[in-house]
Amino acid sequence: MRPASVKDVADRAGVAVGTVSNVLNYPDRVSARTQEKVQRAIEELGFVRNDAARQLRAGRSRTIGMVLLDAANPFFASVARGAEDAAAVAGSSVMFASSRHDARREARYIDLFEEQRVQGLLVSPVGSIAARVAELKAHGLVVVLLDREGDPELYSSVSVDDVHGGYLAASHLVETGRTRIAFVGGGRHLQQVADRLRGAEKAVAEHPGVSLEFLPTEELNVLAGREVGQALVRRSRALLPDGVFCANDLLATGVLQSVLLAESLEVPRDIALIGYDDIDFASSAIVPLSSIRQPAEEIGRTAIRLLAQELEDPQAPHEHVVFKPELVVRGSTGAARPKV
Amino acid sequence: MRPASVKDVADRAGVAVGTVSNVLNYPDRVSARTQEKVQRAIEELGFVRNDAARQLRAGRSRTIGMVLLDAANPFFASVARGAEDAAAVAGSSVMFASSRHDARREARYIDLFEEQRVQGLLVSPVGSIAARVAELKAHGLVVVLLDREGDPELYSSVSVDDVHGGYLAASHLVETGRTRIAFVGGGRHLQQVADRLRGAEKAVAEHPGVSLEFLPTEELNVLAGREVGQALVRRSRALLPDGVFCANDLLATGVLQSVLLAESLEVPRDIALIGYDDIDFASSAIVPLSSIRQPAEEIGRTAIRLLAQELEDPQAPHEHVVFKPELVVRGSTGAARPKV
DNA sequence: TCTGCCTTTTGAATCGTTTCATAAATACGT
DNA sequence: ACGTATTTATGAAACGATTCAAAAGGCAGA
Repeated sequence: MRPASVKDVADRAGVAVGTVSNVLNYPDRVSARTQEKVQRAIEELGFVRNDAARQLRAGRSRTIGMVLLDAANPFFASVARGAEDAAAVAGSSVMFASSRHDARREARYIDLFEEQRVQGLLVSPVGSIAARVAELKAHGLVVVLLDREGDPELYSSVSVDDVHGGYLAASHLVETGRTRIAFVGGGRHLQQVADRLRGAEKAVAEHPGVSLEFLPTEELNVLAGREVGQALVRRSRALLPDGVFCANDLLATGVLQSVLLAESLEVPRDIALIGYDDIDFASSAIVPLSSIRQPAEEIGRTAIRLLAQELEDPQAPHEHVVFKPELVVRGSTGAARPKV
Repeated sequence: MRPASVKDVADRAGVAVGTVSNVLNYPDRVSARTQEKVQRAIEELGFVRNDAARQLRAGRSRTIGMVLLDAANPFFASVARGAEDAAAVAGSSVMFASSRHDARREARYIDLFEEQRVQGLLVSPVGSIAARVAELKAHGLVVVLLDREGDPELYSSVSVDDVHGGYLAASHLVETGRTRIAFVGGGRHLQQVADRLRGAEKAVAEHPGVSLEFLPTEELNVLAGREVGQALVRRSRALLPDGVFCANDLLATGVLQSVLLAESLEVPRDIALIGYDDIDFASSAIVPLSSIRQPAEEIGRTAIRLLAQELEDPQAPHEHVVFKPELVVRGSTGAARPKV
């Protein structure tokens, strides 16, 4: 028993299919009496519009696709929420997918979204955006880059100044007296990681006598942080960094867990620790985590705004919004009392 | 300039549309030479299949819809990940939406998914499922309930024994010497909350002299927990509970933040605290959080399995998987050393 | 009653893909 | 070389909603 179609509704109500469609889309073109007949038929048959058919006819879907780097990271969850809210106001809905920092997964989802003929796409790209995203442009899809600036001629973008954020974090460590800094993050090929590291390098370069070490990780989650932490605590005291800057709060959380398990070490006494993103849990970590705050929800909202703008007027020049990150100092870098 | 269609590809390659379709779907029915011609045309035109048209023809989409209670809760993020992985193995993809405990939002997304003619739907329902979800069944949609048992004749379901979980949590508080227990959770109309509370009531009933107080919250997030915590610390010592059981770890995190800010109170000395879900951050809270662990990813995987089963054989009886939750003891209820 | 104008209704055509019965081309055995 | 299998290729029909030109219906004024 296949679902009811407009044809079925029309037959039941004793009207033409066009009339049913009008009831659905332009009620004021239809007399009250007819509307009522049609509505009754719809309810009796449990009719539900077939979105595929609508889309086929319309040429485009009414949804917006969003490819996130990691849905399990509360930072991205916040970005997504901001986008969803903004889109809801504008009457579109957003569908999400998580690439988990995997270029192949990203490509799969982008393909999927393109096949669905989404209105537009918000992407925080994994690696080099050149290949796939450029192709999207060629196909006429509107793309807004999240957390990354691409070719300013091609895409609008919403990003945060990661170099500055890295600079803030490392400067803070140095200013609180740390001289052997370690940067923990997953691979230089990740733009965010590379930028934050670059900022840290800049800060360190301004202070002679301060060293910076790069500790790459496979992933950017709590577990990876825990592993780095375990490696750290096994080091001799002479080789131990006294300040650790993690590319995000998940890593920092993991590092913190490991370091605290080593009974001889204390945070921030022996190691100062700072993360990135300022997720909700940072303030309630065993030792409240200093971090770099980014306006997550606003990033999402802004991305939707730029997308809408570009859909409205495809000729308009691309806009590039860059937010400034902000240092949040808590106990893990030596503040006297936990600041919630 | 509209996107290229199979017709365009066929013209360019000098073959019939049916042949292009065969190249795409049944390559072994097409000679190597023809395949090559068609492939070249596809690349030259940048042809991308129109999913709406495919779906219209097929009658059903190839995706599975999933409506979560709260995408910002790491527990649900894990469930989603489990489902996504399992679906990927089976060759389908999953689209997510977050109802945020709002019945209207839930209804909107369910409608959206039904219009998209998804293969099936995984729903962790907000309130009474009777109305909307029953309608879906009437329309022939396969629905698997997450984290909730509905009418066993109508739906398969994957759930966790929340009553038992609540019982475990409250029993643990009582066994570690607490006598004035408070339960923090958002509204009895939320099934999960109600069940966990019921379990707690059962545990308390077994121990004369132990009291249980219900502290409802508006939401189930960190902020709501913080507010409850602030209200608690303003109480006179006599009215202060000595054991607090929160309906999830987000609430517990918030309560913890507030209590620790009140300099006179300590966890677990003055107040023991236990949460629910055992999210990644529980172990790295200021005071590591005791919690009730649920097999999140496995819940997601199992839901997909049940859905696939039911799609395969719609006549088969509905299956109901109930996982047992597990107590995880850490510092917030008095363990000697933080257990990570 | 007829005319002109406005509102309401009609139904064929369209979107892009897949399917399938049929036709064409090719291979094989004698 | 001929008929029979087998492999390839064809293109009209179908999916379900929307659109739009045209028809029908309603109403006021002459």
